[in-house]
Amino acid sequence: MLGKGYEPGPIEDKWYMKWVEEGLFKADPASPKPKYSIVIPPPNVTGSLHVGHALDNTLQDILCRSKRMQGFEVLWLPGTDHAGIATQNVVERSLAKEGISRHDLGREKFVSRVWEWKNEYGSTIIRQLKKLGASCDWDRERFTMDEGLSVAVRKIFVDLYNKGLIYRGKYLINWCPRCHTALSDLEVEHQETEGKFYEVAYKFADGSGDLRVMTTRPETILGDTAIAIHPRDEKNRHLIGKKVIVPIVGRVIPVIEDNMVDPEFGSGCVKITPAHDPNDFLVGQRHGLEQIQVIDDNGIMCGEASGKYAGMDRFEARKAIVADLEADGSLIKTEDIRHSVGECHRCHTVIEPYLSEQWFVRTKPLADAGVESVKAGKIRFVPDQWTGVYYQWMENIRDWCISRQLWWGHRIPAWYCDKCGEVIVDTETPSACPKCGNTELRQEEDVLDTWFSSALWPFSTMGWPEETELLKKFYPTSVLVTGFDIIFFWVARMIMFGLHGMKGEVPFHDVYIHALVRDEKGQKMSKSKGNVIDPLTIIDEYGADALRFTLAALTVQGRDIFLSTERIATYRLFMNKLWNASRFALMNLEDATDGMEWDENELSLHDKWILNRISQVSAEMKRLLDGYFFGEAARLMYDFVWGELCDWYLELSKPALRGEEGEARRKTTQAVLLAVFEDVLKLLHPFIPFVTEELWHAFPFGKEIIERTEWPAPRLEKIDEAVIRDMDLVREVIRSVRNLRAEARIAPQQQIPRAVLSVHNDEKLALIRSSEALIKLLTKAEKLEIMDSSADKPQKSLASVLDDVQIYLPVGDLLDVDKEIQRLNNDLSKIEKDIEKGKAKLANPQFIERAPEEVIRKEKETLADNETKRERIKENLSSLKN
RNA sequence: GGGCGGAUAGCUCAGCGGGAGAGCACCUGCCUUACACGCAGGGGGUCGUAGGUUCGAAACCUAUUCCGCCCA
Repeated sequence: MLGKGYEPGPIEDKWYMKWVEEGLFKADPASPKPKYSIVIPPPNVTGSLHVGHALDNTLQDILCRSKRMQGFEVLWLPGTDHAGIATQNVVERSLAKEGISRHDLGREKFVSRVWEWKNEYGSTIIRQLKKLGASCDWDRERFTMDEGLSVAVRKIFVDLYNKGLIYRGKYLINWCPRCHTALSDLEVEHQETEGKFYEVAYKFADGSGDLRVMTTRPETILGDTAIAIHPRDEKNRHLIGKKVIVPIVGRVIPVIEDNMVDPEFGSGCVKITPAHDPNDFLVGQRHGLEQIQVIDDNGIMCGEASGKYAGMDRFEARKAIVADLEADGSLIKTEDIRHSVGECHRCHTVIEPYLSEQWFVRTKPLADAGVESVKAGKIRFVPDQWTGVYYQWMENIRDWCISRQLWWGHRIPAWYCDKCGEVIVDTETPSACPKCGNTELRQEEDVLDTWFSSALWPFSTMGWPEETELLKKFYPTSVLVTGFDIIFFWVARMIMFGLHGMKGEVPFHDVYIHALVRDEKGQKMSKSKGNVIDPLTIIDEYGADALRFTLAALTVQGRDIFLSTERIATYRLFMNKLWNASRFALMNLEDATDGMEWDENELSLHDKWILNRISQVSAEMKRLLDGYFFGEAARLMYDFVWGELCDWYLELSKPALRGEEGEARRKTTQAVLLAVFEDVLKLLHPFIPFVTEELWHAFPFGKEIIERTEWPAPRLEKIDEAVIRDMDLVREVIRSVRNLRAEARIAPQQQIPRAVLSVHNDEKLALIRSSEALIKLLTKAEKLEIMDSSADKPQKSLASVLDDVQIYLPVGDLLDVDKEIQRLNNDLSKIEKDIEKGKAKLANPQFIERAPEEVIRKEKETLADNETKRERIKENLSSLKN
């Protein structure tokens, strides 16, 4: 027998071990069953589980578990990402504690230290996913630096290079002076920042005065090689062709024309620093300007041109230069300005545009194919609002800088021959230069952007470029579940590389994009704010099921999740409710057997009702899960179990289960109870696998692992709407009597001698007569009198009026006449308002003419019902006043 | 500057063309042999603002304000 309260702790580890032992999560490529596959968004190997992971993986787990029950061969492929910069940083920090830098170790030793670190700490997040209940096929766990994945990386790199889709060149890229590497455009975060806007005078070389330039970066003046003006700038065009002298530096530079300049902005004259500004770089290319580098890879002023500022930090140099400009009268004025400044997304150091040799992916052709596959419906975003976001980015995509000046990562498979200058790109290390035979080749030092290998994840993890059974069976994957923050970083790139590598086959059919999890105030969770909810702590305190159910229930398409421990505590109560409902059922099922059937003739109204309802719920759950409506699905189960099964069915079934209605009724009730609990546990299992598995095995039907059983089909082929309507009326009557009891302040456990009903409809009369026992049971009435509609109302009663049914609760001298009159008057004025509204509607000829017949009929019915109600309330009032 | 999302009960949110809903919080009464991690009952909202479409709008369209996010 179950314990009195639900305790998650002891059961979770037990069942998880059992599932693994049983091989429940294993995917068999040889299975004849239809496939369902998901690759996990690989968490950073340095990471530990945060609520975002918990949500992402809960949703994937719900899909996988329900699909297994629906007869699919499910592959959920897990793994981790080597996370270049992040992991290198972690290991560098631990080296720093020993007082050494990676340079002291050298590349080879450093990389082996990272591997040591990975082997020791890299499985933290995997263990945590298991605590959450994730049903991944752990035997197939992969890592983006695995040998197999490295082969895939080299293969696709060489392929793209040979097709001209990867190239190397000297360009201005985003450089993080702290991480000491190039970054892609996506890895730069733009922050609105308070800054200064300096107006600087550049004197004309011919001594004819000066022109004015606005800049936020005066330190780059040292690298200026031109002043640009828009060719149609009426005010300034006469200056084009003149020469100016760069302040401080004294270099003479030309005034040129270029369309890039916005003539409306500032003075209309723009200083051009091709080596330190992305726009200026382009202008410089167009005009063949010299690229003078004055800031180095550490953010330090450098080179001949930096003169006396050489060796200063870029921000110190800015101050010094401003002071010097001011001293020589070149600084005209300084304004405050809010402008957006690019920061490194990892360390928030201000990005320096930096001129250097890098490798790039020519993205345009790949992006075009990616857009095409979505337009053709081969890939679908859910919710579909993200499709537009995807298009917009893909259609304006820029080339992707993929080289990183790190040591931890996939080293670019390119070799340089220093004798003849040949560049060799190959999957295998070349032994000699194919052009000049030189055997002294130098491998490229740079590694690839981590996202380069992540982009191959859906097929590299399945063994590509080998044609494995796994790929044949499970590629393309069914769905990708992830957050919107990595649509560009990851989703778009997987689509591009998937289409390219897998010969036009998409990596996944659906992309389900879920929200970000925020704190209860809607703020992003962060360690510095101290508002982080740690899923492991939550699991310890409330259980993994409670966490999972909460996350699922709060998941609504297209909206962020505001999570708080209070909400988890609330859903934790639901686990207890389910536990106790099962406990109650089991107490009454001791002699029940699996597969026992109910006798159609012994089914009561509430039996039929709950069978109809569970059938509707089963069908609805299938629809909701197929449409990724996780929140609706979870809430449907919550409402059904708590609000219908527990509040009504279990209460109503008690007399039959006690044997008060005879053995046949008891047996039939047991059979219904079994059926309903069997379905409920199955439907809830994907959401809350642990508690449902534990409960499942306590029931007679619980012979094997719940997930090895079939997803419930509706119990009834056809829903009997009449049964549901009838039950609704009975519930309405019971609620009304309870309401009157509360009005009369009758204590809940106190029996009332009688309730009196007056029923004005023969069918309803029959229904109420046959449900008399139920009504008496739940209203604690000793007697239910059904009075002749022509008879006088019972004296000294509280009254309530439903459609066709009037309810009286004789309370004798307890009756507070004034209070009751007031209550009835309230009811009356409400009804009268409704009647007015209804009348006005029906008096409108256009309504009669244009509204559907069904609506008009309903409106008429409602009006008639309301009018009857009004009369009855009035009668009740007048009998009170006498 | 461009784009997206949100605004509904005190709080968090469902509903997205035909009678305003849930959970939490609040109030009242109850330990009624599944559950006080509970039961029963109750109060509370001109559905951001202004127009429009419609017989009918919280829902559809337009404008507008505020909040959040993404891109430049």
